[in-house]
This record gives sequence, C-alpha cells and structure tokens, in this order.
Amino acid sequence: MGQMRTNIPVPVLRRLPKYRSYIQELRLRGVEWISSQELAEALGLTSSTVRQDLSHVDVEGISKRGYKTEALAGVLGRELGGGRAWKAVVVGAGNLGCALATHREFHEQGFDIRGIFDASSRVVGKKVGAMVVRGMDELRRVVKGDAVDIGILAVPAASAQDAADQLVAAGIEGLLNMACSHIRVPAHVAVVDARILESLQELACLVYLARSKNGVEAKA
Amino acid sequence: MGQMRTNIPVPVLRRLPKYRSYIQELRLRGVEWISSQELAEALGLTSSTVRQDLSHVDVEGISKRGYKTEALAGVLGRELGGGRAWKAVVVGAGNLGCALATHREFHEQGFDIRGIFDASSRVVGKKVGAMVVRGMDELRRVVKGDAVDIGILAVPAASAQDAADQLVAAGIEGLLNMACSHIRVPAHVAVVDARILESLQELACLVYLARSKNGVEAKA
DNA sequence: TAGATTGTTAATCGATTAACAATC
DNA sequence: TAGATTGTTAATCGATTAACAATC
Repeated sequence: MGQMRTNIPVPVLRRLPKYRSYIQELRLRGVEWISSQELAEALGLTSSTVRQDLSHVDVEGISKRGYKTEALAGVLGRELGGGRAWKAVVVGAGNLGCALATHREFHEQGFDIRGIFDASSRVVGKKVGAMVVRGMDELRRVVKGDAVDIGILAVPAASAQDAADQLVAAGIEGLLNMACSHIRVPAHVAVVDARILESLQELACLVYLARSKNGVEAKA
Repeated sequence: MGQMRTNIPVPVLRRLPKYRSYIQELRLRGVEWISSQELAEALGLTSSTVRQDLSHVDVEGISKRGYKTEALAGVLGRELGGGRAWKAVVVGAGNLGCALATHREFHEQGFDIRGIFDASSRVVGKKVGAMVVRGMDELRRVVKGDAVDIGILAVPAASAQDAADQLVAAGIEGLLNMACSHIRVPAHVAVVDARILESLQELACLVYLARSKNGVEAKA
C-alpha cells in the first residue's frame, strides 16, 4: 500500500496538488525533465521553496537536469491519493451535492462516492448518475456497512450542523463542509471547509486591490 | 460606499468569513455580546489571535464584555462584501457550473451572476435557473457590455486554460478556478483556485493522520 | 572541465502566542 | 472596588528565502 507521510507541514501539503497538476500537463506535452527554477516560475514560487517542498517527498533530483517528470507524477499521485480508495457519502442532493456526487475527478483521484442522501422526501428516490438519493434514515446503515470514511456536506448553511451531527453519529471520521457555515464536531472527527464563497470573496479583494494599485476607480 | 481594506494579511482575511458565519449564528440565537475567549474556543483559535485579527477591522470591543455581535456582523459583512455587487459569469454548464450559477448564497453575499456559457453546442440553450446557457462566442460581448468583473471557471481540467484565455481576452479581471488544474494568466488578472479536490485530499490526510495517531490501522 | 542545479544549512521574514498595562 | 477583558507590545514559533558546498 502506498505510504502517505503524516509529517508534511500543511503549507507544503497544500502546494503539492499544484505541482501535480502542472507536472501532469508537462507530461502530456512530452517534457521529461523540469528544474526547480522552471517549476517555481510556472507556479509563482521561488526555486528554494520548490526544492524544500520536494525534499518532503520521496523523489530525487539530478544536478544540472532537475527532476524527472515521470517520477514526480508518480510520487505526488501516491502521496496525495494516500495509496488507497477513500469512501465518501454526499449529504444534500441539491445542485451542488449532485454535482459533487458525480464529479469524475473525485473518482479518478481515489475517492469512491458510496451514496447520496437528503432529508427532503421530495428528492429521495431521484436518480443522480448511477445512484439514487436516499433518506437520512439510511445514512447510518450505509456508513457503518460500507465503512465509509468521509462525509461531504452539501446542504444549506442552516442545516449544516444538523447534517454534520447525523454523519458523526453514523461514525464518519472526516467531513468536507461545502456550506459557508461553522460546524462543530467532536475532536476525533476531522473537518475541512471547502470555502467556495470565501474563495470568491478573496478574489474580489484581490481584484479590488489590483484596481486601487493601478489607481483605477471601481467600475460603474 | 463600503470601504474594503487592502492591507489585511491573507491569513487574517481567510479567517474573517469564519468569524462572520459564527457571529451570524450567535445573532440568530439572540446573543448580543461575545468575548475573544469565547470566539476563540468556538473556532479553535487563541483569544490572542482573535483580538489581533479584529484589530484589523473597524470594530471596538469593551473591557469586561467583549464585542457586540451586531457591530461585528456589520463590519465583517462590509469588509468581506466590499460594499458593492460584484458581477460574475460562469463558464462551463456541467453539473458544477449550473450549481454555482444558481447558488443562492453567492447572490446574497453580493455576487451577481450575469450569465453562464459553454463551448458545447449540445448544452447551449439549456435553461439554468432563470438563465439560458450561451455559446462562448457571446462571452466577450456580455463581459464588456455588462462590465463583468469575475469569471468562474467550471470546466474540465483539460479545457481550463483555453476557457481562461477566452475570459482574459474578454477583459475579465479575476478568475475563480474550480478545475484542479494550473492555469496561467497575465499579471493583471487575479486567480484564486477553489481547490475542492485538494480539500478532499487534505481531509483524507487528516483522517489518515488521526488514525495513525490512535494506532489504528486503516479500515478494511 | 566548467557551469548548472541539487540538497541542506543558515538567515530572514511574518504569523501566532504570551504577557500585561489600560479600562470598563 | 475587584475582576475580567480589551488593545498592543514583546517573545516565540514556523515558513520562506538566501546561500553555498556537493555533484552531475
């Protein structure tokens, strides 16, 4: 089984997917070697940061040539996928929940969506890809029975805490919170906030900043 | 018009939405005052961090009582919304694109989706909420005509760069990239990666870490 | 060989935390 | 008043960057 390192600093961990997607692109273009300098330029980092980051990962570069893209792609895939298929369920069968439940890239990256659930009887029974939306009363059985690791929370902010409680009660170990809402869980459950709205707000701040730097007043 | 500060450190900026959603919840519960200590406990921070963070924002606490939730909610809303409606378009009318185009919370938080576009003639004309999917040939006219600020990129990784290029050519100033793919843009265009897959991977790492800490071997 | 590039150690920078006087 | 809590300054911690010997 692939070894996932557990001692990589979070900032590094967050950059690894960036490296991977860029390396993937390079491989498609037939590029076989890449230096820390080139990687840094492409991703907006310093070559120092790149070399430090890659030192956390089981790959060796070669002086004067850099890193082999094939080796990098392999090791980053193993590192990030954790070498295993993670099982997940989606709670909330609105537009976003359905989109996530059928998102191909999740499956390609080792996340296996085992079901989609919704509290509303109006959507229970609806087909979503190859799945059928089930009621929350079935959540526990599926999570326990399939040994599901992760719950993806795609419900409105107002029901996020309630849905989270049910997932935790069902025995889930990790929660991806798509809602823009603070949820509380016991210490043994990991939570990551997807922060879509927050990303949009960050972007708005950046645009605003860029405009004021250029002395341009806001449009309109 | 609301003043958005442009000199707030990024880590602080990223925590502000967390404060806001929690404060929002407190207000619904009728809580009028909150201390830095209580905020810190609820959000998993230190009271020191909370006070430092709030010092970047135009709000004053009162000794022995803390901060007024109403004042906090107001100032955080202004700070994050930027006091203006940002105009955005969505490119990519797959599940994710449609979900984002009709996402209520975006509108509530001051993001006005002015259109949804797709390169495939098979989906052009499809209804998405109150909108109709348009072809990429109309993108430029809409972006220029409506003075659209932001483009939301919800296309497959393989077409992300191409779609980004078209948005940039149309005159967009900021890009929210939902694809797990590295895109390059001119320096005057801001990009924020939504990192959904990455969040899921981070979560998997956390779950893995928690298990190994507890000496529990991976399930199955 | 000479020059480029790695891996790693040391220096810098910035964020978080601790501490405490001011104040309600 | 006495005690709690802010706002802010100083100390600590960790991440990023610079520098450079090793090496291809």
